[in-house]
Amino acid sequence: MEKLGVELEVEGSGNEEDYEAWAMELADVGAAGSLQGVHDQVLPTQNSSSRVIVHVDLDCFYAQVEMISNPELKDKPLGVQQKYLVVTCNYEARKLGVKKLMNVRVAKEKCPQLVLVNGEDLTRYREMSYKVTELLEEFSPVVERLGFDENFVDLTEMVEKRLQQLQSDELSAVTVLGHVYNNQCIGCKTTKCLEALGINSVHDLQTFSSKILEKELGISVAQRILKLSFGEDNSPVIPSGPPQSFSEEDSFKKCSSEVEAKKRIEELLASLLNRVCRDGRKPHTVRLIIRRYSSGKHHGRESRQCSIPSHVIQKLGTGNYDVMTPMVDILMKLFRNMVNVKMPFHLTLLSVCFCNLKALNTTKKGPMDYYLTPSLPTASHSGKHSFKMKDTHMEDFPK
DNA sequence: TGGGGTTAT
DNA sequence: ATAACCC
Repeated sequence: MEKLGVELEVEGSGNEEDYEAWAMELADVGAAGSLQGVHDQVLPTQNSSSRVIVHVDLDCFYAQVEMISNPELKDKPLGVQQKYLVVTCNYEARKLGVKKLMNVRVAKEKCPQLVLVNGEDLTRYREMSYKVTELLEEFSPVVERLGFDENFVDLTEMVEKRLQQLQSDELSAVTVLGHVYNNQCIGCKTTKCLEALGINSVHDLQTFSSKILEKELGISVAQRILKLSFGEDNSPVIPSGPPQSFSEEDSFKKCSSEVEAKKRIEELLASLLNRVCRDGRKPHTVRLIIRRYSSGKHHGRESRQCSIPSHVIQKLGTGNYDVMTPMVDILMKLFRNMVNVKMPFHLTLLSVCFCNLKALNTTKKGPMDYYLTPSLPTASHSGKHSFKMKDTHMEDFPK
């Protein structure tokens, strides 16, 4: 059946261990026989194939994290600034007319008392985001992340187990409240496509020739959105697990020299190496991404990637040994591969990405690996007991 | 329009 | 390597 969503409004209380307060709210959801959503639509409980999926959407997430960090901000209109944008803001600010992704100048005009904090460094948001996900994983390991502030939790098993424990007279008293997950927005490009075809409503879509729709959008997207238009979404909740890539980016008005590019790349790289070190896994691929000026396109990004030499990979976890120099070297080669530095250039963004993460310095995948490779912990259940991979084994594998 | 992420082609 | 999608 459909994805069933419950929107949880989660607020920080301003106290020390604030995500514990969130946990209490989440715990209520998990423990209750009924799921209390913000909308009151009764859903069928008889359907044996129905699933119970909770959608947890943290409101103005960055602003909440900032208010928790500094409670003095709590009763003020607060905006989180990245470059010259207010990327999100708290409710006080919204009341006064500030909107998400509003230009800072416009926001200040609307709301001169607006307090701004810089949110370009995502570290604390990322950390809090994973704390929330780890909490949810205590209810069910099947948690899918979407961005930093949304999680889908498949509670089907848990709910079935609880229903089985109930006596039949109690069972008849159980009702499940929630609302049907109903977000249709499709995506920008697809929307444009549909408009061009004269499709402006769900009804238009459902009565449109499916053959032509498949030709225009591709069979995959066409069939998907048609099903969605009937409220049918059988897509599974896919556990996200640890991230598949780490990246850091920086945008700016102008970067036009190789020396400046190198400096910026070094900064991005330094913080990335920290993150990679703390994760414990080893990236086997690096990518450099640029955006050129004038190519006014939103997706005018170009990238070059290469695999990381194995001797550099070894050094990655160990923290100190100079991995910067060889990595900068590699990245600058990628840079010159994309940008002709003998010609004038004008960049507005640089980004470095580590991906193709592997748990250890796995060789091919031989039968011996079973004996040589320490077994990985299965998903840790509690943040308190979470197990961080160490790379102490690296020394056991010379070269 | 930021600073991230994912999957599909 | 890029495009499209999500937040």
